[in-house]
Amino acid sequence: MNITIYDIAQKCNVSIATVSRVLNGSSRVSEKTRARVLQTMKDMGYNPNPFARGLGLDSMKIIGVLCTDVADIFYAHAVSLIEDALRTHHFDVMLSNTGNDNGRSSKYITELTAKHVDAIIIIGTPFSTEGDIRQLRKTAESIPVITINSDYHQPNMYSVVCNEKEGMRQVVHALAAQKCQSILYLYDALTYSGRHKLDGFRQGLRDQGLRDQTERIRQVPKSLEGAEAAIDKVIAKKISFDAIIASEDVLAVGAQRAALRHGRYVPVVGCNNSILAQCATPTISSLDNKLRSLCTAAVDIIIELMAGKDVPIRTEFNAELIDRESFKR
Amino acid sequence: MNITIYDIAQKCNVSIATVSRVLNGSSRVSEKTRARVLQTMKDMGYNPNPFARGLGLDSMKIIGVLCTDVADIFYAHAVSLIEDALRTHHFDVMLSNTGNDNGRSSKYITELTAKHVDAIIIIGTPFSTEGDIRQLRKTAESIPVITINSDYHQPNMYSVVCNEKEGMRQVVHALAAQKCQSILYLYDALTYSGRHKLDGFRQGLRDQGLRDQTERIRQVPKSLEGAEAAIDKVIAKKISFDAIIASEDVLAVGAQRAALRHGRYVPVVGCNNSILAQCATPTISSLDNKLRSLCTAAVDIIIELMAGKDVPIRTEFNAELIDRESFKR
DNA sequence: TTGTACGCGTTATCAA
DNA sequence: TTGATAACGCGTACAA
Repeated sequence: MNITIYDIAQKCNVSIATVSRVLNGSSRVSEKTRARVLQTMKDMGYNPNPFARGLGLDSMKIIGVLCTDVADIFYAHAVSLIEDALRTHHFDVMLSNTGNDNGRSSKYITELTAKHVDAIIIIGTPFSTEGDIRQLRKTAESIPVITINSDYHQPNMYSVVCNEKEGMRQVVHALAAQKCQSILYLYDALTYSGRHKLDGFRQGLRDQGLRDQTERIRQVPKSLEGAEAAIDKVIAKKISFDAIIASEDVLAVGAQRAALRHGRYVPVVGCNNSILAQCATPTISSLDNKLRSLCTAAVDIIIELMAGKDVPIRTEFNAELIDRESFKR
Repeated sequence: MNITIYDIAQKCNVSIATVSRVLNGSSRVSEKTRARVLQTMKDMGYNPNPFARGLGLDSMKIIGVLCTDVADIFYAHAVSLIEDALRTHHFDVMLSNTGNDNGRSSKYITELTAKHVDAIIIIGTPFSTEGDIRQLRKTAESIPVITINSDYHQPNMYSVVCNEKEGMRQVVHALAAQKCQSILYLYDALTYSGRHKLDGFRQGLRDQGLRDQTERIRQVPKSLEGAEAAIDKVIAKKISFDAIIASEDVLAVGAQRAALRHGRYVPVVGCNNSILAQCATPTISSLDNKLRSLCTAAVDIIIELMAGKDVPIRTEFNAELIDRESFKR
């Protein structure tokens, strides 16, 4: 069995209360006994039992982190950043991967709350159905819920987002400045982020007085093959284009490859600024959604909430276009 | 406050003991009361408090998963696979990212054990110093430690590996069959996996009666730029080569790009079979280390261990070369 | 400054 | 088949 405060107390000829006080620093303990207790704690290799502590405080300093797929390079990066930031505040991360079984995502939330995590960070948009969102709202009643790149507008939920709509608008402007008139737009899903990017794209077209053509906006599976097939199809249909924007780097890579295969050398812009964009030849420009800022902001919100401070219900960052080879014509 | 078994007991006019029995299924309870209890549990929205349960059982059905960097596509994929597998067995994942602060990695283990996780899965080689390994051994005395792609040979530790040495040997053979005689080898670190791959490379050379030339074996930073710089240097030094092997896909991508920039079109082979290899042009062949098998095996070991079964202390899989465009000459 | 005693929600061990 | 009750380890009013 493990060492408990009883063992320490006995060894030091004090009560468990004193040991507990030393443990929590706060209350006044004489310097002499404090030193003695701390020493024997080290000697005996004591560490507090989190279950017992959690039972009383109903907190185990664990944050639930929820996303659709940690294997995805974007989410993985986010999880990594969040974990690092939380660690500095002595919080642990309980990971929950919803996968894509939409409509039943609420069960992951339920499981997480059943574990009594102190707060939940949600990356992306795993929840979309009415039932899921109802469950989410209910969860938010008991613990803070921080969302990254989505916004459910519910009480006790805090949203951290990147203004990708505006970013995408500027991408269109930048392409237009290079005389691109017929921009192909590939996207995989209309999540919060996906919708805003598409909106920004359309807004950009309008700004430039360009027509918003449905045939140049195409939904594709989130994979290299999905994007390649889409480009093949567009070319087969003789739909003209002089630039490609993709809502995900992986799509941009696939699209560029297919275009080059057909001898079409056009500017390609992806999103998320992941390493995939740099692996392609030519390297692909990408709209950076400031993941690091988003993640540290999310963690900061949790820390401040725990400290009883007032925090903004919405925090917004700017996107930034990272210019690479593929951007030139 | 939350619903407890006391509430349920009161509502049903039974004792908490009975409720607890219903909860744990095992003991004999009359069918009538069982049904009644289950019903009221549903009605009142009861779910057991994991702290209290953990306090009694000293287990909260949480597995600690430890790796150097979840942001790395390889580890991210591993974590994802492990999480999925554990979830089906109702275990949760506590994530721990050591980063690269070598020599102090033991503190992550300490923190994890302090949280009383039921077992630890270690991916890769975050531990190398004597102190770290001593700590690891100590941890293994109290809970099972499963390592993926490393082997510390300690009691109560279970090792799951891929035979990348043999795989790499066969890569050399395959290249030799294409008349490649001067193979460049790039690696980033001599972890367990890194050592074995390098050993396999050398073994392959010997098999083929080729010389093992130090100048063609180069350590580089794990990045596109690192690999590119290395190739630039090799070419500047006029070291000849007719093929490139890299211990990581990302290095392979960078190396191929640099080589192509110099007009050198040679076969390139990476490792881990990640999406990076598919993003490059031409697509890069890669030695698949069977990550899925490794991860499910690791989880299976935990499950069987918990069930008191006897499990092998070492489980080994074969690597497999995935052939892509870059393999042809 | 220190000690006593209770509560936290479950599981497990006795009795009944 | 049930019920009463003692752990489990810690935090903390309240008392001294």
